[in-house]
Amino acid sequence: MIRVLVADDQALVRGALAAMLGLETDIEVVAQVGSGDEVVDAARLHRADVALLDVQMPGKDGLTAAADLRAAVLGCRVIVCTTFGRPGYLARAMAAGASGFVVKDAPPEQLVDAVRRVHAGLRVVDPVLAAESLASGASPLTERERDVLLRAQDGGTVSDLARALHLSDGTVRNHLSSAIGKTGARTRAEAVRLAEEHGWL
Amino acid sequence: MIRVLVADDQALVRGALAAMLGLETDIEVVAQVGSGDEVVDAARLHRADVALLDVQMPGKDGLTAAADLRAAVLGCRVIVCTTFGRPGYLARAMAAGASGFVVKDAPPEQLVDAVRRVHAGLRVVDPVLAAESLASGASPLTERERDVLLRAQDGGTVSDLARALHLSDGTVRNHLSSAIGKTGARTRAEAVRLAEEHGWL
DNA sequence: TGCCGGCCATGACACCTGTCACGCCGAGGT
DNA sequence: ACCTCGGCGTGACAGGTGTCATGGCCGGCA
Repeated sequence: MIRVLVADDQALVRGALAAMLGLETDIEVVAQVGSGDEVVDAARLHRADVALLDVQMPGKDGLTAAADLRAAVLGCRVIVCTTFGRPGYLARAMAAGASGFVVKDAPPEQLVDAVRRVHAGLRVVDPVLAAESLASGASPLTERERDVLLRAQDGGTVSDLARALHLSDGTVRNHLSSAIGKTGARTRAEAVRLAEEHGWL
Repeated sequence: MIRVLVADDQALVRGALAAMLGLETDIEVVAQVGSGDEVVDAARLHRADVALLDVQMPGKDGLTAAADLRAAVLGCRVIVCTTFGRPGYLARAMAAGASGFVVKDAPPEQLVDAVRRVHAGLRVVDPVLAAESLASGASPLTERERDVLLRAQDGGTVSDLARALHLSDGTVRNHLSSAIGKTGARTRAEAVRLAEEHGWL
């Protein structure tokens, strides 16, 4: 029996995924959690073989939870399962030590298949996404540019961002300008959108 | 047996939901579709009693699909199931003739419960969300203001929006200004965000 | 009929933004 | 020691943006 941990913030899909996996004769869902902070404890407590982690979760991020899990619980493999096939997500998931990456658009059989393969020690990655990830490349943004874009997401003015980040207005505008240039955007809002789509935030 | 149709664009959660509902002895999933355009045909073909519709789907919107379904297939009740508990979604879903509204944060039992209740002719609505919906009220935006905000989502300049909507630059700015005022925002981007969160787009 | 509200447009004004040039500092690499 | 790169800051400038007043057009409503 493959012991699986399911982590997803939406209770409904979490339960549904668990129900679907539970239908397989060789798979047993031993734990379900709704936040990234509970992942490590639950995995250790229930001795999970495979952890299925969503990216967007309250508390700890799914990607950082993956890294923590790899460090804390040896022998527990990780599949990152996300709504958005952002190239950057894949890269960060692999860097965090994940063994698999599944998009929620994928057919259901692909997930159970991924669970089995990952449990067998293989890596499972959507080839289309892998190509995109390589094409898109790593994030060109510096840490500060990323911070500024993150803050800019909710639509405040430059002064708002400057106050929030304890920076000068001019500095913020410089970072924004450089981020706009690097993303190939023509507006701050467009830069935010593009960076988000690439998974650079 | 309650004959259920499941419509969701993400194949994985669609399959998972179907698997979960299929576990119930009195529920049978007779059809699964991944776009709003297939809903009406599938519901008629498989004589569904209850249709479970996601809001965001390719092709036809889940909410408009609900309206079409009510008009085309008598006796088929609708549950709208969405990731985001936007007040405006609830209002539009009810206006479209939906009998139930379930958020994906809700516990799994709530969904199967909703299916049974709706099939029995009852209405199922999250009370918290209903209160929010009443508090937030209907959209204060005019049709044009909504259009402009919709186009403004991808972060173009005023001139871009003007060209796309075949309007004058000044007119676009007027609509934006008025939308900013009505949403209580201080920036175009903030107005977009707020309107989105209220479900006014 | 008159009135009101939405839609479109113009023009003007103050302010915000995006860009550029320039400088200072500290960390890391050769 | 030198150079490079990222972070931080200033100042200035052109162009974009948000606001307001004003006006015309149309459809609905008392």
